[in-house]
Amino acid sequence: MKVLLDASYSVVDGKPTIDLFYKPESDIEDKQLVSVKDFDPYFYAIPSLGSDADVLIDALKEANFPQIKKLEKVRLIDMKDEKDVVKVVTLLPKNVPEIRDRIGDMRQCREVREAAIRFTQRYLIDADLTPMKGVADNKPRIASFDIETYHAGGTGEPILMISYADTKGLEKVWTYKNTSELDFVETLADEKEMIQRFMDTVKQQKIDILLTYNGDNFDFGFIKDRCDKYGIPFILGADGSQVKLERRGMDMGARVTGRPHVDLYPVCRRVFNLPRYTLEDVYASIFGEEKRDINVEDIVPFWDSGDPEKLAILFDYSMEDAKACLKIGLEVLPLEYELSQLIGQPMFEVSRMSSGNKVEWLLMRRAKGEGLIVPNRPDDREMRERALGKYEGAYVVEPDKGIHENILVFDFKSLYPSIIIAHNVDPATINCDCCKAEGDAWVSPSGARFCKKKKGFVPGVLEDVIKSRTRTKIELKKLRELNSQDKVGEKMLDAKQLALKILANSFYGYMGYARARWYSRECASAVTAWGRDYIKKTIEKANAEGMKVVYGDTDSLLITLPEGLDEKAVLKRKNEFLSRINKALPPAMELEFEGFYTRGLFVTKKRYALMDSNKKLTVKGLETKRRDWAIIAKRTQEEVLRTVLWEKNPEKAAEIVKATIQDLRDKKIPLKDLIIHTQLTKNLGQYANVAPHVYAAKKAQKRGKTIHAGDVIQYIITRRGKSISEKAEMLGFVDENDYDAEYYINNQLLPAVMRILEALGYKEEELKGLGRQMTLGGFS
DNA sequence: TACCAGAGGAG
DNA sequence: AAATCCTCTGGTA
Repeated sequence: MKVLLDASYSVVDGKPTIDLFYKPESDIEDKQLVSVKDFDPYFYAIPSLGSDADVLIDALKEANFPQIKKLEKVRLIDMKDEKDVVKVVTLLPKNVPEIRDRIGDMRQCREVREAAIRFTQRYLIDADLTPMKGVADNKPRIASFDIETYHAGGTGEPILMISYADTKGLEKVWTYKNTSELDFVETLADEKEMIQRFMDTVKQQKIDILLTYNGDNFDFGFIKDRCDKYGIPFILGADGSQVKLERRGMDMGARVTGRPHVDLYPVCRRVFNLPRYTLEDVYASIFGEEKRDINVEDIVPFWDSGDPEKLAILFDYSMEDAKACLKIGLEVLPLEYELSQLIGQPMFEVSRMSSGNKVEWLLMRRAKGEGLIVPNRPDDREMRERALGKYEGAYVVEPDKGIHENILVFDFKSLYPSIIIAHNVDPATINCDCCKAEGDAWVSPSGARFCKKKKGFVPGVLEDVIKSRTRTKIELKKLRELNSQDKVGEKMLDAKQLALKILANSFYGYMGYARARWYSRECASAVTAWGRDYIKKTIEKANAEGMKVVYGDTDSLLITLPEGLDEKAVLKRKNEFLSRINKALPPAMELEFEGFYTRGLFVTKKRYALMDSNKKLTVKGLETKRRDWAIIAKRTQEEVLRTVLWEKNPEKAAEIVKATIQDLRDKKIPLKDLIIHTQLTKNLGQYANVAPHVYAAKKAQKRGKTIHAGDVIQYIITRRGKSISEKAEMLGFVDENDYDAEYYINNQLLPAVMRILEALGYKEEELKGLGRQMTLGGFS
């Protein structure tokens, strides 16, 4: 089956034309272009209350807009009401923004709808076309590239080399100065020829998907500037078109027509949870091996030296970058393929889409199928008003602090999605006219009423997503049980169920999101109200059965049973509890058994650790899990947790801490274990308080380092300065051993480990006093 | 010492 | 540019 990779439109002979780019089944053929000329742009005009569709049509005819091709009366459903609206068909896509406001302002028109949907995206919905469908059996030809540039602080500096790797096995570094003998390096006459070679190769290799790492904000723009300098077009499009650099909010997006460009940097930021997102960090976290890296400051001197060995290092590094980018792409693309299919939009858009927009595009596509008219996005005033409307969220149980043994963990399976489905929570069916009598509607603890007679649109779509995920998981399980060699098939199914899970979990947040078309604070607040209700009632039942709820958060319950039960009795109690709870729940909802833990330590809400019988440690919220704490504190805290939870040996834990304190004082700890990662969430000038990471970044900026909002600052606390902020220095400006041992002892190590030891009844002085007093023989 | 801004995690 | 709940640090008055 051929795969729809991308869509675009152009105006040919004054007529809008949709171009569809397909990858054919054969790998040796280039893309197929299908042009569609019979689709016209349109939007809807809703008649005023005192008016109707016919009157509005007459008024529109009277107004005689030259842009209008056709006016049609169509019957559609607008939230609760079915009504006649006017479909305004225009000659060209640009006509829509030209006339929508003027029509919306007409006396006979209440408002216009669906007038801010891009023409190509509109077409994919209306034609019911699904990008990336069939990709499991017809793999795209993927290429990645990366550039190295001459950066000595000047402007208009050149590209030194372009590295390239594709799934056909071609690996190249193109340059124009080479004394090395590396076989993958090809030397061109000059920079312009090098760029030309790159563009030609993408075309010759018939590449379907282009990958970069931060290409949106760096590589594409840089190459474009160099092309402009040489007066050559930057052509990469499958239709021979130039790369389009688009503004997307704060950032840029580099669009390549027909060969979707996926920038893996924003994708990885969404998919992985890491302290930093450099190519090297992401590579190491996925593949568990270090990728060769180079000091960026070496690039210019190495290049200028002309030394064969130094140039070879640059080429090697550059080649590794392109290869790593391709390898990461092969890992994360399956999820993007599936999201693209599910949402029904091209990969260029989907790979850059927020979760809110993902849900919205799915809803918009389904709305078309069900004859619904899409609500508008709120204007700024409306949006701000919505954002002010706060509502109550989840319930968190105050933990019974300290150590507990034999902990059973239960949680509600997809709590919020299941509530939305079970109680038909929908912005259109809320407070419906058909369920006014008592007992006719689902009534949430927040007081909102939801229709029992007609399934709502939003819960309907969500139910389909959940059902699809259930089917996918069954398929995946079957495939795995067959012990098949179809690892690609497994990967695609796993990506599919994950894509469906991501989407399902976004529905609740979407309804409470101020920019949402299907916004409903009442719905979002009804969902959390039911959530609190279900968890609290479950806690009551557990207590009534003689079990003790040690902790719980939103949808989970951590309980202990009375002491002295054998394994069989525990199992029996567990199953009885589950079936009793589930019998009382609506069919869409389910309480599940998550697992059994031999021991657990509870510090505060959202901060605890569990240990299972396989010695597997699960930590939540504690410093170990946070990127804004130094490794030395995190690692020691984890060691303490293991020692306390597994070996039940607090004295040994204390010894570990004391040894680490000594190592810090003796300057035996390497700098890399002392780095603190903190993100700059705004520009340096916008901070009210100068926190350590801000101060460190400011100093680094003064010394010539480029700093942006969004950067993750890596810093060390040194001995130079008075306040902690003054002592903070970015990595790269600190020598080994140039750290403030007392800071790391008192503000990093001790707080992290004392959190644990204090929960066991130890005092900080006992640790500092080298433990003579530490006589507790375990814990009780 | 009390309070605030800011960050990052849980679910 | 999905929601709220929650803890904790370092700066500031």
